[in-house]
Amino acid sequence: MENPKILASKLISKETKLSESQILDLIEIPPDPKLGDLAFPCFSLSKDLKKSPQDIAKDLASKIKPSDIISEIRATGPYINFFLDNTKLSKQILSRILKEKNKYGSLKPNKQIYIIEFPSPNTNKPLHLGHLRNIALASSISKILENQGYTIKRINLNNDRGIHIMKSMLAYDIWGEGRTPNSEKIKSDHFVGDYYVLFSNKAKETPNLINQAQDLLLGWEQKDPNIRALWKKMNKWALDGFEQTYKRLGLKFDKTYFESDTYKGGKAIVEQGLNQGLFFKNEDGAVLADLSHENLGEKILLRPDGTSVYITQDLYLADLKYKDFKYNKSIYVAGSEQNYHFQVLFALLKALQKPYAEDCYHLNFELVYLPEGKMKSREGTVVDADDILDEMHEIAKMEVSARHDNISEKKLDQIAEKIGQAAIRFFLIKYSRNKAIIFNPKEAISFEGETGPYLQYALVRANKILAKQKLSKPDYSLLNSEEEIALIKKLAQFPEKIQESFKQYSPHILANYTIELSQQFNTFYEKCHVLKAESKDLKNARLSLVQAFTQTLKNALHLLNIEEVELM
RNA sequence: GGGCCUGUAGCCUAGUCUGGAUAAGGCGUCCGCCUUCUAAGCGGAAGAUCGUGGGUUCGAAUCCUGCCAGGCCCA
Repeated sequence: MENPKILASKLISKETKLSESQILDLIEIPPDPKLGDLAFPCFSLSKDLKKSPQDIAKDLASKIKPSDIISEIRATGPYINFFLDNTKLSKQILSRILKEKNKYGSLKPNKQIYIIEFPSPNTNKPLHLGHLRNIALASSISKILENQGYTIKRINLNNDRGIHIMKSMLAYDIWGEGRTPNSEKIKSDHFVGDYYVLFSNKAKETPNLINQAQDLLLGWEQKDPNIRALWKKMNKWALDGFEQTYKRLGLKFDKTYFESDTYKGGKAIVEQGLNQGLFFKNEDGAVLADLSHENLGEKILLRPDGTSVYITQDLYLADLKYKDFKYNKSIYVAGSEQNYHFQVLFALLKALQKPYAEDCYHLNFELVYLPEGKMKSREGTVVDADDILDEMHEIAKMEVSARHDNISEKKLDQIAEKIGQAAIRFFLIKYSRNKAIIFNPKEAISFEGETGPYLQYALVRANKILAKQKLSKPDYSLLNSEEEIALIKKLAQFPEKIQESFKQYSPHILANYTIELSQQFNTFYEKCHVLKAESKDLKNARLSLVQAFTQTLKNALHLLNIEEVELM
């Protein structure tokens, strides 16, 4: 059976001068399903034929004969509207979903390797809500890419050196008095972060502390054993803490890089570029790249004293990643504030004629703000990732236990964690990437309406219907109510919605679709009783529809990194 | 000074890439629905000069352009 849109294009093409592909681009979905399933607007033919679009629509609609899955063709004003044969459509879509199961919506493996780098934290403070947006986006994009056939390698870069690290080290050195995360019973990355905040507070009264931190950095670079030992100890605390959070989020990396290993690496690449005449040296001895042809001006790569700047190490790391993975594409997940940085980086890679230069992509997103403004770790005005996860967990736990008794504490915690994470993840994914999120803890996160738990709840209800029911061969022609047909048509959109999300690297398209799908199911659920359907055959047909819905919703939730729960 | 992003009902957003029929969803408000598969749900109502002026087009939330407001980056 043919794709209805292609079939409609063929039929129109026979009666007009337009090619099938031209028509395919013009065909749209009417705003109201009562108007039809597909529509062809006749405005563009109007000039050529010197007739009004209304007359053209009338004329064409009488000439074109319905066939196959297209059951009726009708002119409505300037549009030719196509109606589909619901029985054929239901059969086509539902049997496909039930056959393909968890493959429904996916494409076959294509042998391309994509690497995706995130969330690349600094090791002087715990992960915050901004990192969670980064992780939620990157995790979902990774799943979507895998769904589309790509092999994904997840990598992480720890920014574990630099002045910010020295600040928390210095504060601990002065005021730590041998305390440890264990002795204070604090999660180890939070313990480190507390000293970073302490440093900032003390430095307001004692500006000289900044100089001391600078000295510490010099000592670190000269590999002073005492400084290195402290650095190792505190970095381990930070990294151990991150690891716990990653584990909670089900996050595993194929490879982890450390800035302290790579930060000196770019110098040779720059010098080689200089020798090849790709870069130039100015009067004071600094090495620069001329990127004015890319509208990026001139960029310093090595200072007059020969020390490298921040972007130099990224050149080295790009090379290293290519050696490690021989990727087809390298995706950097980072905030839009770094747009310029990545533009420069990619332009430099191009100037260096790197084979992978065109395959680098900055997957950007706007930051998460608080109602008061930007989150600032050093001032303690942040929403810690662990804290918000705990908070969501507790709220979810209260909600579940209010509805169900006789659940073990263990089960309760398992379910609450899945619901809490669904809420926060969905919240961070549902907006388009270039929209800043103002996070108002009192209002922003809810378990009702367009939320993760709404999706989980729809699945719980559907699963309950299917429990202990046997499916036999359904008669799809019985599914002819408005609600049933609407749900089937929604199910049919799933593959193209994934592809759209993939094309734009934007899970929010899929997130919004999944809400619409669940809304349509809930409408069906209210109007069409399954287990008490008027006849055995109707019940059976509806069971197949519910089965197809749960399959599709599960597939969607997988791509959004939302876990299924057995009860809510 | 230059560049990028954002502006859609009281609030949060989708739709903008690829122009098309009465601008869609959620929160909140109001009215209804639990002796029927879980009410974290469903139905209905009210609520929009699509920031603003101009232009292109048969047709603009969508394309071009001037301006205004907010955010970010570079110098």
